[in-house]
Amino acid sequence: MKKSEINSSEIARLAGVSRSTVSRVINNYSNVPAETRDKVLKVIEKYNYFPNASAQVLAGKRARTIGLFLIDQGNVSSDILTNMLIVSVIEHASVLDYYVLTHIIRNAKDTEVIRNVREIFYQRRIDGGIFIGAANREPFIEQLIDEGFVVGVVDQELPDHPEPNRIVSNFNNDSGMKQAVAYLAGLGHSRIGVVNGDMNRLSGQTKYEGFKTAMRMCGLQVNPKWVMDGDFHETSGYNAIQTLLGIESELPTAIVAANDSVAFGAIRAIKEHGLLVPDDISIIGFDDHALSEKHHPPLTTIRVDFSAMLKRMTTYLIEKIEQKTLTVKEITLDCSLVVRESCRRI
Amino acid sequence: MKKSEINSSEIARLAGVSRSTVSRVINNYSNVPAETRDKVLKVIEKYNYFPNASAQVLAGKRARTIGLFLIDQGNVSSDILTNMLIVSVIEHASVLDYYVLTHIIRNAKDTEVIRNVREIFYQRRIDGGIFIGAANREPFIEQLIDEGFVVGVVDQELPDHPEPNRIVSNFNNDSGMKQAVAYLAGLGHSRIGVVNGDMNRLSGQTKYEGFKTAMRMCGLQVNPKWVMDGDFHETSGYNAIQTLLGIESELPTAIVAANDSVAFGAIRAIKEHGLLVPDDISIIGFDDHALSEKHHPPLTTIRVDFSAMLKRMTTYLIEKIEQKTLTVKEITLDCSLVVRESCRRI
DNA sequence: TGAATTCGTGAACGCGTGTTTATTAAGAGG
DNA sequence: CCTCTTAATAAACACGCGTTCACGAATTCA
Repeated sequence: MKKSEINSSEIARLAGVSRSTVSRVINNYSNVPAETRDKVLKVIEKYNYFPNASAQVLAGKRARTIGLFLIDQGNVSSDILTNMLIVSVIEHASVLDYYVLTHIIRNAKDTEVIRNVREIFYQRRIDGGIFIGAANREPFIEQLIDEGFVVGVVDQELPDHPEPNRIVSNFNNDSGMKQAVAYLAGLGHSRIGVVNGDMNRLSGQTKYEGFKTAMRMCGLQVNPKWVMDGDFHETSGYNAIQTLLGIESELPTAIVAANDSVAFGAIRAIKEHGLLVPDDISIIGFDDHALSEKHHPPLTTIRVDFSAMLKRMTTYLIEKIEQKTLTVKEITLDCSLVVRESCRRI
Repeated sequence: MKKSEINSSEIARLAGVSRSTVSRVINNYSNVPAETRDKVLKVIEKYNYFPNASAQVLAGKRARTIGLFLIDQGNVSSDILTNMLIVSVIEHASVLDYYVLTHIIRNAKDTEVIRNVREIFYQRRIDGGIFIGAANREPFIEQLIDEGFVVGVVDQELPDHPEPNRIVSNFNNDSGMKQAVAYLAGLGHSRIGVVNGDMNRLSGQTKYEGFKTAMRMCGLQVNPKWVMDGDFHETSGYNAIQTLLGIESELPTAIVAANDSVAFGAIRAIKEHGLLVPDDISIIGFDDHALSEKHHPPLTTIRVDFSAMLKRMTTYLIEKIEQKTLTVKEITLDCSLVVRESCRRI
């Protein structure tokens, strides 16, 4: 029932060399002759020896572990997108022989959160961290960066004086919104509403800004009554449209949703009011959520490649940890229109 | 740019005590008077000191980390269900103050896989591991258990002489299949086909066995022509039905799919042949996949609570690691019928 | 008051490995 | 044949912390 307790001293003894030599073999030192190396490797192989990671880290080696922090706003366990991101990070870290320690940060008080996160950085000696779902310019992330940790953040803006150990990645929401509005305008829509995302998040802000710019570029007016609050969750889309349909007599012919979840909620509300999508109201989403294709009606949306983003983020982060990439990095990915069946010509 | 390098000796010096006392404070020894404890804690707080986990583990403490191993059969990154499981494990481990090191095992040669996994266990990065998606009685998992590691496995059978450090969890697929077949029989179906899952997996086997038993109990014949191979992936469901519709003149009126993904594939094939679900053929799935409710038509299925399963698995695993639960554990969860719109009365 | 016990704490050792320094053996050059 | 250099490897130290052991002080008991 006991795990094998073999260590490098034992290997050294069995191979008839000193422990230093074993260490040199393991760490590929050049000054150990092939014969000795083979002899040691044979013993290592035979006894299934693996160096103790804790001892290696303690002795100064890198932990080869990054932290993945998901800021939970009550949707982590249910949000498919978030889950995809985890796998993406793990997969690409694994390619570079790094481990991923995933952590979910719940709605805790700020001091609590930062203590928690810093504990992980300091205590577990992770080499860097990726944060997903944080509010823009989240103070505790700024603080970590100030303390010298290598950090990657999705959906944040790069500050004026960027520290060299920060990577920021975003989608070109501006372009995405332009594609969405231009598509709707092309279908003949001029009465276009919007359900916003969480305005504490950078993407919430840029999407709304992009929407307004796009409307202007298409020569359309933004009707303030059709600008609705949301928070990226399904329920907020549902509530926004419920309110709209309950109060307003003048309705938009098309609605842009800050993401697909919000669009699903909006469609649910529309259906409940006995209206049809796209017959009565057209809806366009954002993200190309895994559900969107199977959804009824299949959702027209702006596709965004989270997997590609996280791949690049993970790769750059690890390169930064290993000091290969010293320049400041900012990742921006494009979006593309995916036409399905939730918008119709008017 | 340097991270704070404070250690317990420094804390001891600053607090005017010995390092042993600092350690005793941190580990809540009872024999340190409140006054001394407060003095030390104050310094710890002031300097944001966190004990180095590597040193702690090396000195004999538990790593408080479990491994989560996902056996990838080409679908990990796309399969929503798998992703949900990750979050479930992380969340419940976190409640018990454990970290999760997630690892994806790709279709590698056996020797490669086992080396990889054993490396993680032996390097003492983790105290135990959970395996998801493995073939039944996977040899390398058996070997790990033999070597004394604490292991939890989803979708496996408990061997005759169960080692005390293994936990196995399954759904009552037998009961699930009975509910599915009985429901279809109740709607008047007697010509019922089945698309199987991966027969290397325990659930593939038990579902098919359950199907046959259920048919017998309902007094129905199993037509071998309507027993189709699958592997739990969407494509296999699509291919199975393509073949069926292409070759057979005599068709079933209802089909039981080994899981919802297979059902989606089956429905796609049926639609492509110009037939309708449930008008021409009824389909019932298994799992209650996140997509199923939004799917068109909304999928009638057997619901299974993976999140609850992984919660129990994670909790028991950690209890076993901490020697609180010494008896052999076997977890079995029930399934329930969810009626939507993919089956009709005949 | 002296002996026995308890309490508090510092010194010392061990955990397993990486790396620096010292030592020995072998080889080269004169 | 002797000295100088180089190659190979062993010995020693450091990493930060948990824990045992021992010792002195404070307390209790007789």
